[in-house]
Amino acid sequence: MRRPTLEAVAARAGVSRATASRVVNGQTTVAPDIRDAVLRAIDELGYVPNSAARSLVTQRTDSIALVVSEPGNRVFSEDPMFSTAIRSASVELEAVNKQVVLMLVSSPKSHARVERYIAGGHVDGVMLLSMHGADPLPSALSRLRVPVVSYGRPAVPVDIPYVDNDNVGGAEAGVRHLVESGRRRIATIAGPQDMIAGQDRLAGYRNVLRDSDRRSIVAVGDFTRESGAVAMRQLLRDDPELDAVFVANDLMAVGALQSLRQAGRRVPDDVAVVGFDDIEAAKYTEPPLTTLRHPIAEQAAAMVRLLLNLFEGGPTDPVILPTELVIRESA
Amino acid sequence: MRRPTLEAVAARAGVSRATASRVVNGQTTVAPDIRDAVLRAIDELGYVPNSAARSLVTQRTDSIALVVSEPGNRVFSEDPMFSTAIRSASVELEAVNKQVVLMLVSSPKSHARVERYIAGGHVDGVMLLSMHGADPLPSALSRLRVPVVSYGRPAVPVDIPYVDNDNVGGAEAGVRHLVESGRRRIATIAGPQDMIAGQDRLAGYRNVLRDSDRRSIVAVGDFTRESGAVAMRQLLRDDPELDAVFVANDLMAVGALQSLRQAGRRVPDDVAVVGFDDIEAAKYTEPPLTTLRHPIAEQAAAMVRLLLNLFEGGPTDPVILPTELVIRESA
DNA sequence: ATCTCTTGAGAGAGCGCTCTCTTAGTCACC
DNA sequence: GGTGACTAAGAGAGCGCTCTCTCAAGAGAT
Repeated sequence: MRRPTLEAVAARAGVSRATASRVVNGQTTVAPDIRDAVLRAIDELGYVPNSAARSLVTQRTDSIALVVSEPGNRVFSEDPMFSTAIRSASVELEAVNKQVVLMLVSSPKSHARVERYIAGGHVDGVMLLSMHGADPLPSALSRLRVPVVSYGRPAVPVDIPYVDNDNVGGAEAGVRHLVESGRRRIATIAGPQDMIAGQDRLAGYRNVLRDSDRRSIVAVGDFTRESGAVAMRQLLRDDPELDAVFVANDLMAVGALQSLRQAGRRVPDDVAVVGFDDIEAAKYTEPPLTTLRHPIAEQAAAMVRLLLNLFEGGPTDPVILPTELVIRESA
Repeated sequence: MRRPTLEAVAARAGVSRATASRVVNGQTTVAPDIRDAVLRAIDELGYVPNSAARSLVTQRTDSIALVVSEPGNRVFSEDPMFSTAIRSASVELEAVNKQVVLMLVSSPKSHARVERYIAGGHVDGVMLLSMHGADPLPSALSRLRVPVVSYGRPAVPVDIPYVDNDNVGGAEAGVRHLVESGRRRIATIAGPQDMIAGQDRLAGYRNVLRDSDRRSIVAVGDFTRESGAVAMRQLLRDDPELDAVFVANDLMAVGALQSLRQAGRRVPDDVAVVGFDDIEAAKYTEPPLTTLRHPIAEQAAAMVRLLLNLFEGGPTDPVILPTELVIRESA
């Protein structure tokens, strides 16, 4: 007992397969009564078009790959940024009747797998999420002549449309806030320097310090809570007198707050802390975190729009979304 | 300039399409020299099999749908449980060369979409994640005669293999820990009662209280941080004398800790708090959270195995994984 | 030397659909 | 009434692949 085919529908409705196909695809050149007969047959048989057959001839799959180059170290599971972006992209694509195929890339082996999969024509386009600098995927995919867009500016200069937030401007605003509130020794916990977000946020920090004759005090983390805690301890050793720290993401800021607490420093009295991302958890830290909000869902939605533009020939210029300083209690 | 077909490979290697196909699919009945010639042709042309054509004839897609019935209210983005399960399932499936198609269900409209998609033969099987009691999907899918497994026991009695953790036993262990440490007035913040995890964890709480002549004090949340904060405030109003609270998940526990702090209660001195899930953030709360760990990744892996068994005729009995009490500082 | 058996390779049908081409039919207009 | 324009429906090719069936060639048995 297999699934009914278009042939069966046509037979039941007493028309040709071509006409049945026209009805299924919503063409208007079918007489109303015939149309109704076909629809009735579809309903009675519970017909659903076979997608493989359809894409074989149309050369489209209506599926989009969402490739997440995850940094491996549990960031994917912990950083709500990923799920928020995935969710938003998924909802946006759903609205235009496209399906999301999620691919997580971790090992070089899965790299090859992703490439093969995409080369195999499973998907009409690719959305790339958060790759590291050395990620070979952007160039590999653009070589395959598959439509590709990126969430975040690609690290290598490759001609892929992308959406990013204003990392530099956001970091500048955060550090400026610390300067303006009279902090003298402002350290930073930077993100991984093989990621654009890590680089740009550090650049923003440096820009402001340079203009305000303070010296920079830098520790580097990898965007995980744990690395934030470690980096904070190191900063306190390097400069026990520091009175502020700009942390490149909220997850690391949570770790930093814990280290500060353990070191007996009060926040914000002794040390002011500014994070980046404004994840939900930032409202629930002790004290609640001052941080930079950027619209993750909008960014994902803009990325989807970019991809659709790529299909339909619309504008594909890079999109940069603004950040906003959210002042809570930590600074 | 389209992608090379098997025909092209065969022509270049000077063999028939059938032989080329045999090589591509790793059949052994091909002479070594011919085999090499075909492989060379594949390499030179950059041939990748067209998946639509292949599944049209094989009736397989090697894709599995991961359907997440999300509760809508941002839980998906915030609760690391989802990402952890998704990630684990994805890795496990990758190992057996299957692809994950992620489908988020929120509106009733997307319900229909998911059903159509699955009925359309896009996937070979379905994994269901976290559905509410009223979720019509389990029965709808099992009616489609598509292999389905569930992450978490389905709320309706439907014959679907599933993997769950021992919610009742875990809750009992958590509450027993509070009883044994001498707490007298033990409240609970329960999860949504249309979810099995919510029901079972509340049942575990009640089981232990019943056996220890304490009365139960219940507030209900929806597994979000915010709802945990609200529920905690309500509990403090209902019974200002309470000295412990068992919270049905860590996210709500984080909210509860904040409310306790705002109400001037010390944890664990005045009020002991036990959570459930042992998410990464539980280590970083103030104070660190005592909670019940259950192996989310293993649960997802077990679900994948169950699905593969469904394909290959292996055992498909429900799997229940144990929980473990992790004692930190909050209780 | 003939026959059977095995092995390796080709021929070709067909998976379910779309879409172009063709044809039949209707209507309008001179 | 004949011609042309247009509409609605059918015929059939073909998307790229797998897989059964068939066949040729060589090995081994009689």
